[in-house]
Amino acid sequence: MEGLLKMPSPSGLGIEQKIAASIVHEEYTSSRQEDKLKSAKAEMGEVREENERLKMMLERVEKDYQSLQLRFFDTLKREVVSKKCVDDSAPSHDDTEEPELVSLCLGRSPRESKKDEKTTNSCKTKENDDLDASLTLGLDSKFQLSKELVPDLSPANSLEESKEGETCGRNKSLKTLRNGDEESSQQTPAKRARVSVRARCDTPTMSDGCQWRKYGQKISKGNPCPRAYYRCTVATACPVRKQVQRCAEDMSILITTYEGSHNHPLPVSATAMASTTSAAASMLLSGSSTSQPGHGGGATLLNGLNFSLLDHSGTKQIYLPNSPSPLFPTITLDLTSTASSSSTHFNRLSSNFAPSPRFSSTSPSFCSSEPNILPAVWRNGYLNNGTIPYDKNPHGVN
DNA sequence: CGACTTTGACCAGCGC
DNA sequence: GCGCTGGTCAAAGTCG
Ligand SMILES: [Zn+2]
Repeated sequence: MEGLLKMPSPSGLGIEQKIAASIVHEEYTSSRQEDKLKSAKAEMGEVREENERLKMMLERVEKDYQSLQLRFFDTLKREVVSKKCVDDSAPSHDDTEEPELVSLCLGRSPRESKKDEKTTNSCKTKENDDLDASLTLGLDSKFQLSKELVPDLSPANSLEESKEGETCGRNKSLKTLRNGDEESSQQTPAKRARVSVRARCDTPTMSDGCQWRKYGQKISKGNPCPRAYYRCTVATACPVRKQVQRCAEDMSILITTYEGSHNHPLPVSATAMASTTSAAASMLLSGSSTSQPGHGGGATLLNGLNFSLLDHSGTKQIYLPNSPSPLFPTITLDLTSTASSSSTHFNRLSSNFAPSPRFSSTSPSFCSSEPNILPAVWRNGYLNNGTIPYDKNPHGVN
């Protein structure tokens, strides 16, 4: 398993050198403009410096990644062991029939991390962008890892194959589809794992880099906001679906639930979300989810995020009403407590809802040691604009 | 014109 | 069996 993990090669950083070289080459052809040559050389020097910085940064990220990776697998092992112990000793917890729910809190403390960013990162905005790029590389490679970790996360291919025969008539295709679903949920319930992402977002959906087509909308019980159903349209046979719904308690929070894994190459912008969600799902499926009642499990670092494993008995009050399908194991990524503007919300949540270590500001090691390691899309807990151009009242159907 | 959204209808699962 | 609910389909409408 560990053998599959790879870090991006730093070779990508050579592009800037090439660009700089080509700039210099062009300048040589117009030999009259010596000052241009000088400026180009200066520029090249800057680029080299930046390149060096980026390399160092990448090395640091690589080291971080490796240590996090070790901690991740260590935690996985411990979780599996502890789960076995708990299953043996106390199998009759009253929440045993609830879905496995793991809360993944994205750990960036509001203000402090911003300060850290400024002090530890003397980078300008341009350099931050560059950092984003290098991070994306890393996430990209991690996505591949995640896919290998969870080769069959999705209800996937059988389901989609059956769907291809839709010309046979709706009932038939529906039947085969549902049968496939049933099989996958009964034989390998792991395939039905879902990853739920809670994030502050003003827009109807959040942009995760993928292309989605809306195929349905429902008013769900206990939430005045309609739940929208999307399916990935990057590839025609991609089994990935997502459900988007606003939190009933706080309309500014968007809950996006992903199901399945992409069976096609993803755009770079989509790899962050895909890798993290599938890694989170793999964490859930690998048995690292908690079943220890009363207190949370350990904290796990994944993709540079702190994923805290918590007992679902403390979280179900919050999540179950919004949980799209309580039948399947669901993992929740909470990105709501990261923005500076959300610190008040952070407190409100922890006071309004059932007390849970997930929202406790004293939770240990909830902060990433490298703030910039977060996927760019998730910066500040706010998610970018989605694909939906309309602004409709939430008048659902049915 | 193709891709996408809207929305009423349909289906399965579940509780009573 | 019936009603409720979540999930999905697909025809019609919309948009670029
Ligand atoms: Zn896809």
